[in-house]
Amino acid sequence: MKVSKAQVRENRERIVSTASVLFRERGYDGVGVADLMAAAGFTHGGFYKHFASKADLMAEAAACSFAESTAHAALAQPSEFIARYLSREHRDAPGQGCTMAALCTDASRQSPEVKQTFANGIAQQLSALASEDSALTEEQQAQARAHRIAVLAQAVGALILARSCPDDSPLVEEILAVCREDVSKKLSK
Amino acid sequence: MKVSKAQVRENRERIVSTASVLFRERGYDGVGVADLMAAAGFTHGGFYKHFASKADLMAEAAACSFAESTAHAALAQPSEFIARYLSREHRDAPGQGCTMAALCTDASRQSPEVKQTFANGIAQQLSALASEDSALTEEQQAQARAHRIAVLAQAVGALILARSCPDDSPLVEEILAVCREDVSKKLSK
DNA sequence: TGTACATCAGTGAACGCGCGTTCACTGATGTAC
DNA sequence: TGTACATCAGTGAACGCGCGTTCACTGATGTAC
Repeated sequence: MKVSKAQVRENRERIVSTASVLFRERGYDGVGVADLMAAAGFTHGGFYKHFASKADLMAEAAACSFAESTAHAALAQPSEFIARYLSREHRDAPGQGCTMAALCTDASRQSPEVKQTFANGIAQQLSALASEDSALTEEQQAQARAHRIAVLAQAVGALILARSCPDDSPLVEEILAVCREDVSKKLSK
Repeated sequence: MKVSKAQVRENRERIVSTASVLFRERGYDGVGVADLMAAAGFTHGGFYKHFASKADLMAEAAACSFAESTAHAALAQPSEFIARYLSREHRDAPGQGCTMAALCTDASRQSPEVKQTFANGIAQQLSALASEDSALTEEQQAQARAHRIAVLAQAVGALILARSCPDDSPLVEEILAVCREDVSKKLSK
């Protein structure tokens, strides 16, 4: 049953991307190695031919989904980004959405290695949100970065608060709408 | 080994308050019924004399810690509240801190019953943050509430982002400091 | 280019372990007379 | 008030189950000649 090198690489990528979705949906503790391998189309035994441990995959899956969403963020206008980020659709589909909102709390209980992946991801995300206006003084750049941090924190916080309420709670729409507007105001300044 | 009614009540309260700390520290999946009962000074078998299930206790423990922090929030000035909320100490001691920051993501993966407890807790917290200025028009009240939602989202988001970074990451202090300042500006407006 | 053999990704059974929950039992408390 | 008995919070062993991880095995791929 040996498999070609190209196939191996492809299979490994499928495991990582499957994991990145399932972890975001159900949390690190909510997805077993066997679940995950089955979802990727394999039996569980082969897992350790690709990864040293489940914790290793957590870090790699996070890095993968951070890279993905960084790419999205860099392409979009800030206002579009926020409208999509604080949408009902995003709240309802954590598996396809922001890694920070889905897994930051889980990550905070993991090893320093996993947490470092999150620090890197946050740093990446902050860079991706930066506009390319290069003619800024140092102070202006610092202000712009502070601004992005504040916006990111508010967006992440709003999303996780909205997710913690029942689907039919009026708070879901209220939190999302209020923060959409508040962040928009902030962005237009 | 039967125990007096007063003792039963006291024991039950000890289990709930122990759980509210441990859940915030390690997450719902990170604390077993046996762990929890041992931490409260009991053997695990007695658990089901007090609660129908672990999920029942999750809801009750959350309600308990929401009530506690609502009391704190109502007493403090907004500026004090934020300084404490976005402090390094709070980041480092989730077990004594905000239930939303510690458990919202965990809650979002739980049953509607648990999530309803969170919706109630968020609503409580928003009320507790309100100042008692009664001479406001309806529109002013709506604005004040929107303002509180935006502040809460940003504070929660900043805290969980800071917690997801390794203890020695410069991002920890940066995120907390930036959002402390940004929220303070918002409050003084 | 053709053949013989080593490699190693994937399989599926098995490992020990801890989980949430159940249960027969204990014995002090609370109640009925 | 005193006695006999039912109650039930707490104990600790046991339940089935799923977890992360290991391992002997398979057989197509990749390599050495």
